Amino acid sequence: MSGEERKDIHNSDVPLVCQACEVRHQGVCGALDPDQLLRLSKHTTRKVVKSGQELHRGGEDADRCSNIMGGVAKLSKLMSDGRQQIVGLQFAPDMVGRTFSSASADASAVDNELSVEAATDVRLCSFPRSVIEQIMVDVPELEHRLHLQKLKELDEARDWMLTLGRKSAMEKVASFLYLLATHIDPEKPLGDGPVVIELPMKRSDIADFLGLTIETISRQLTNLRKRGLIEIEQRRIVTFADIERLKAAAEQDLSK
Amino acid sequence: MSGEERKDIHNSDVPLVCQACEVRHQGVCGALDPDQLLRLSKHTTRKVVKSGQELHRGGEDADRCSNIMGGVAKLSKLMSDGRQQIVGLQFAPDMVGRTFSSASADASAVDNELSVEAATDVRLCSFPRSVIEQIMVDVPELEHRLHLQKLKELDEARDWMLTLGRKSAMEKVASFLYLLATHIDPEKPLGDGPVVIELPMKRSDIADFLGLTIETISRQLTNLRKRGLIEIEQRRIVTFADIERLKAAAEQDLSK
DNA sequence: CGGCCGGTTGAATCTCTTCAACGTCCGTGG
DNA sequence: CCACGGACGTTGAAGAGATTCAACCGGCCG
Repeated sequence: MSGEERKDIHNSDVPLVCQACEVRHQGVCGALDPDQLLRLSKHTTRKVVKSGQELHRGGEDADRCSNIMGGVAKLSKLMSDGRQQIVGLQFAPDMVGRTFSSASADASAVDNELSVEAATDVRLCSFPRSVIEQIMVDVPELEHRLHLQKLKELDEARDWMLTLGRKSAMEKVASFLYLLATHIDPEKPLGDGPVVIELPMKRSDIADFLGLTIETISRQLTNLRKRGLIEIEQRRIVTFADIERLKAAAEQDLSK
Repeated sequence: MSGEERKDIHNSDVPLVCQACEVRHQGVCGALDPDQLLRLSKHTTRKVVKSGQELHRGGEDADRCSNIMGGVAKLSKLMSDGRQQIVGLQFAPDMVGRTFSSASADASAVDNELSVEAATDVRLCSFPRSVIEQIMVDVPELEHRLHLQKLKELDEARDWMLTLGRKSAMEKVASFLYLLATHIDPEKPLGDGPVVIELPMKRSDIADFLGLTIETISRQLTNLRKRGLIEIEQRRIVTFADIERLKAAAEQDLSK
């Protein structure tokens, strides 16, 4: 078989945009060989979505998917009376966008549409859904990668259900901080030294993520601060001396 | 190509257990041709798990997956101090079991293991995980089906996060009843006549699903009863005169 | 400068939980 | 046959935790 050989020959044909891509081997693109990367990259645009903007604005920009190359995106559900719940955060190198138009065609109880918004400024590599779906038909490994990503999201969603349903306000806030510490910078292996993170969203977003109010978020942050678990600078920069103590606070209410 | 022809020849070779299977064309098995069904069915055992039992008991029975042929299974997460959250219900023809050992090998913040338990008596078609994973390598369509099912579960999980995070106790209970009405009997198209369902679980399970206490469940059920939205017989049989009113109660607090 | 946005803090209120008592169903054993 | 015990469910009263409402602070931009 000359498959191996062919790949080598074409290696130099990796599209320039992809060669420069930091997350190329981590995201779903890791499943693609140079030919397929080229095929995808022909329909690819890079862009930066400013914090607060929707990732895929309605109209011509619907039916697109994107790989996140940097920043944080939030997925949220909105009720008719304005109540909101953030149901997930996405970090690099996740892919966002509805492949296989999941749920939309589905006539079940799933009725609240999901909106995807930039929590921080987000760098994207965006392409039409139809292209990625077509490549998936030819490259099962691509669907497999996407499948694995969705399994991870499902596990995370279920973990968060435990937080939403069964944890106290303080545990929720600690869980949120712990989540960020373990996801924002996927590179760092989280040594036991102090950890510094920048909160990627404002209090109202945190409240919508935790199923609480902004006042409760504020109070619990000062609560954690007074207990010496965290330090806060400029309202957005949070430092943990000991991440294990934070993890403990996320799992049992210290006030008891 | 004689592929079409060959399929026809082998049609009569559909394994007997599969021929008798009510959900054969709906579940993941719908992706398999007779040869593949045979390959899978060689490792297949049918069984009934009594209500309250774990679906895949530890030890020799780990590393198995099952198609649900009837009944309701509950997925739940347990905290070290005993607090519990049910993170999903599975109905026929869903498949349960961890394909690709999702999350377990993953060193991220996902740390609470998922347990799968029969809520009612559950009829299963069970097989080793390794077999289904091997067939998936050969039949991308099988992985595609599983992928779609997981996308549906993800949507349902996120919908439920909205319920857990942002709804009042009464809305939660109404949401639960509405969920059952739309899932327990997947056949019936839900005409606008009265709907009768049997609650597949006891109050403490409902509480763990909704992130409430059993007392609150009880109170809200009587609350809904006194408002004329539901009737309750024998503590388990619930009748809705008008399912649309129930849906409305699930989305806005009537007490306001 | 003035207004607005994001954030913090306090006091009152409300929803849900906790604790406790009681009711019902059902299988077991005297 | 009926008394007993245990699992499950309901109801009431008291209490805790989060929300609501309101005041206030600081930074930023027109």
